[in-house]
Amino acid sequence: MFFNNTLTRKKEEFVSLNDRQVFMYTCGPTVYNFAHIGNFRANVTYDLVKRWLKFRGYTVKHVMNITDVDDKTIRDSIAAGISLKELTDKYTAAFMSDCKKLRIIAPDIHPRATENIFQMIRLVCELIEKGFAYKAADNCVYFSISKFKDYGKLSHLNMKELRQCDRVTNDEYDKENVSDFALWKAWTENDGDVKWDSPWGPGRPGWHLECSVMAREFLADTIDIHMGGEDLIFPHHENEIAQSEAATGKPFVKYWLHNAYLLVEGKKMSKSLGNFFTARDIIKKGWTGREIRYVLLSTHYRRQLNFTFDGLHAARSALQRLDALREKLDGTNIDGKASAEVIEAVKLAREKWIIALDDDLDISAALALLFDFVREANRFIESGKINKSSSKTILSFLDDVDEILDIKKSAEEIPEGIIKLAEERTTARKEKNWARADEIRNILKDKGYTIEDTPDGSRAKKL
RNA sequence: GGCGGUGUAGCCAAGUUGGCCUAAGGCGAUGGUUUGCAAAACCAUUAUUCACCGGUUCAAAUCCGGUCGCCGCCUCCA
Repeated sequence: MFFNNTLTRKKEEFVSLNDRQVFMYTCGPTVYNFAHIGNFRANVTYDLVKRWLKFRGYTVKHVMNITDVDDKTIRDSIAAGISLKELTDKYTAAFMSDCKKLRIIAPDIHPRATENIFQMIRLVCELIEKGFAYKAADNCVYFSISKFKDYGKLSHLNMKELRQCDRVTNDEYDKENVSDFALWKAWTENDGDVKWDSPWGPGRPGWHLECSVMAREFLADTIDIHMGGEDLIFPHHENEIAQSEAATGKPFVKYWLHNAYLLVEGKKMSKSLGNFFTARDIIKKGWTGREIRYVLLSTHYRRQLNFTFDGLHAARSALQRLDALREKLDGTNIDGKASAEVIEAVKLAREKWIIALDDDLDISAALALLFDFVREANRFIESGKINKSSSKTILSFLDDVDEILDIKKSAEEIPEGIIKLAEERTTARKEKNWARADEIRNILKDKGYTIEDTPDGSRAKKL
């Protein structure tokens, strides 16, 4: 299995640190609002990596932080006149519910920043003791990047050559070096009642700190995989490395994986362009979680993804083709002759599937082979080469594929009355009572269902 | 200015350590099969061409030089 490692900028074979156990940490959401589809691209990517590792026989322990204290959560809770906890609890729950809709497997542990303040203070103390951090005149504690000689190794940025842009030079902090970052931020009036006591006075932790602390606390000093969006490479992940490695003296992460950003309708997603969407916005427009999941999944994670409504339409059609094959294989009219050809085709597809995903999650190759296989299977069905047993073999392959993609149609709840009408149509058609059959079709259409006539009878499907 | 990505059919998107590429796969479109009529489904067809110009080579989407376009990061945005 190979992953493209941001740290080395190379595709490397994955070798876990502890036999079959993989420690994986992913950067979670800041819970001040509903998460947007860009956030979910990242989470779908985490999900894909995790599922593939599990499929390949690893046990994965996955930790993802919930950032429930920062400038934005504080700002918005004050604006809404509610407590920080009230605000962040609401959006944490919303995030998890959205993830579930997109069929993202929940992390094993999702620690909240505010529940690990003590450990964060302890790490800051450790960094001060070891000479990597200092308290400034503004009562904030900063990490001194000049003390950490590997600083910049992940982002490959040369700090001396960084452009001195306005927001840096206008900085009002009392830092020794403009690039030093806050480990602990002293309380100000803007923070309202959000503060914790510390050896440096009341305040709150810096954002970067929580990931270093939680990865160490819930996983280990050195972990296998750390993931996040490409925008986090610098400064967030660079700073995590600095904090963690300065404290432990050990490498923090073996494989850094980053997903690319997404565009919406070809443009960067922004509220002013009107192309800013949360997952629930899209669900409200009538798209399902699995359709969104498929769109987010179907472009390789390191490539920029253009999220469009055309893409959602394409996803819907493609998924329906997959559904249709399953339905046919499950149907009672599968009654062909046994054929070694079929078994061979499944075997080949399975091999290609593993080769594709082992290669840095090459989803394009994986989906191409899947649809090649779908066409092949359809031809087998048409030519009567599939019997009950080979049909099971195919379905079991499709199930294995779905262990990773998780795009299978969920059983839809068709109301009793609708089923009755569909059955009535079946009878009417048997009796060649076309008038009644057409009438029922129209009734169902008004109720939002379409009719599919199969050899097994008429079936109602939600429009 | 620094670092990185990218430009392939109507749309999305593989392929970029050169040669089964006379370029995967998906959507769409068109034709056919099927159907009481439909719908759905299935099958088939759909880029002599890979942003543009020039070069290297027996051979280039793939290498080299140049030009143009788009996108991201450069201190708290996945």
